[in-house]
Amino acid sequence: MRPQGPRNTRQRILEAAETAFGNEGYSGTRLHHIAERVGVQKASLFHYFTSKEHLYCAVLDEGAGQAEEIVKHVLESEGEPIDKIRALLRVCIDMVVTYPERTKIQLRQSLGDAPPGFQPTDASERMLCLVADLVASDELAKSLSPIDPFAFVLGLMGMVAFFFTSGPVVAPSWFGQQDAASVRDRIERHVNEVMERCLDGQSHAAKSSAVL
Amino acid sequence: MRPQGPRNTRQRILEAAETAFGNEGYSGTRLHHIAERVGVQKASLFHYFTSKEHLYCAVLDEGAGQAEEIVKHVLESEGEPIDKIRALLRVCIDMVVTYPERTKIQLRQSLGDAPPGFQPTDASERMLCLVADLVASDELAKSLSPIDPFAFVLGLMGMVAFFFTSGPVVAPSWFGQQDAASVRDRIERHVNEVMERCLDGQSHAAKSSAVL
DNA sequence: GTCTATATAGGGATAGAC
DNA sequence: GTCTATCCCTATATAGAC
Repeated sequence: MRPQGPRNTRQRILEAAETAFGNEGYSGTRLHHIAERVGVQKASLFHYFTSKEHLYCAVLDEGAGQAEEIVKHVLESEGEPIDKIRALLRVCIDMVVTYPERTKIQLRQSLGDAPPGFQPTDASERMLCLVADLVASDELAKSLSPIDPFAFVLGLMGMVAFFFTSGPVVAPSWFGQQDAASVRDRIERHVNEVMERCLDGQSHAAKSSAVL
Repeated sequence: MRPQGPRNTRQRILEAAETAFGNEGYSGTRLHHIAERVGVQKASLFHYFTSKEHLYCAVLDEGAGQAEEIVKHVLESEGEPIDKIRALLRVCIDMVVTYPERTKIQLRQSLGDAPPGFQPTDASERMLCLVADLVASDELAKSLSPIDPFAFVLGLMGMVAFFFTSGPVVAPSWFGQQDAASVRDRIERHVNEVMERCLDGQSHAAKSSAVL
């Protein structure tokens, strides 16, 4: 999935930066480390990017572009809405598993981790809306009953991101001594099950309101 | 809910630090800012805490202690398991809403944001296990069918944390021009509904496996 | 396009007066 | 217990040779 073959220095810097920003955060990332990993001197980075902030933004753009492409591809494909939803969950998990650091960057950013003068785009929100619109389409809306389509999408996405990035740290024993493939499989099955139960569950408003 | 009344300097430093570490991350936090917010000089912080790392750990301990207390209180109360689960979800949301920065710190930490030599405790995992054990109790296990109790708890927790901390940044328009109370209400209803549908949904293994 | 060397700033931490 | 002043290190960024 990840692009292979010989990459130019710029590309290798971008990849090293993605790893660093994801694992260390924006402030925690040292350009020195990025240069080290690429195998060049720190000063060389400034030949490709004018500043740390510029590098950060370039990493972000790269990721956002790919994500948008993939989601649109699914949305524009042939098929029933319900199948598209299932496919979207799958590609979402694919993205998170293939680019864990990228996911971490996005999570960090949503916690406020970004360069001082950084302006977040509404690209991710527009994508969320597209998916939410699909969920709200006639057929699905019936089975969803009173669940807010947008909250449904946002919540599942958050759950997926949390499982793969935070999960291993919060609950190492559960993820434990297993290979990445079977961990992914377990999580994927679980999230799928949650989604399906949400999708064709009847309203439990009676129970829910009894709780309040 | 938040302790009121006159607080000593130490306490005010801890609170300011919690805010800073949550919003800026460990590396992004400047001791200068914390001192500023408290209204003392930077050097004064070192009278109470020997280092930035020490301060960070103190903030963490404070939060972990309170959380453990609250969860244990619910677990040891009288009542049906199902009602305890509902109560736990409620207190979890309470915690996140009351101490958003504390939640952010925990999320950040699970992404790898911590002092260089920091050793995470397994306190949160032990708590998760206690709750998962409750979910796995005879009565509940039946209705849960093939859902992994631990994944169930972990996933819901992640969803709640994500909704309140990342949600407003990722999807500002959805949280939009509403007061905090109604936003909380919407999210709480949604997560409750998801939980209920998971709890009494039948297995959809047939459907799920068709997806794979 | 990559290097060495250096400028500049900012932040954590300490010393010591009050 | 709080302050002022300062040390020391590290990190971003620049200059200029090759």
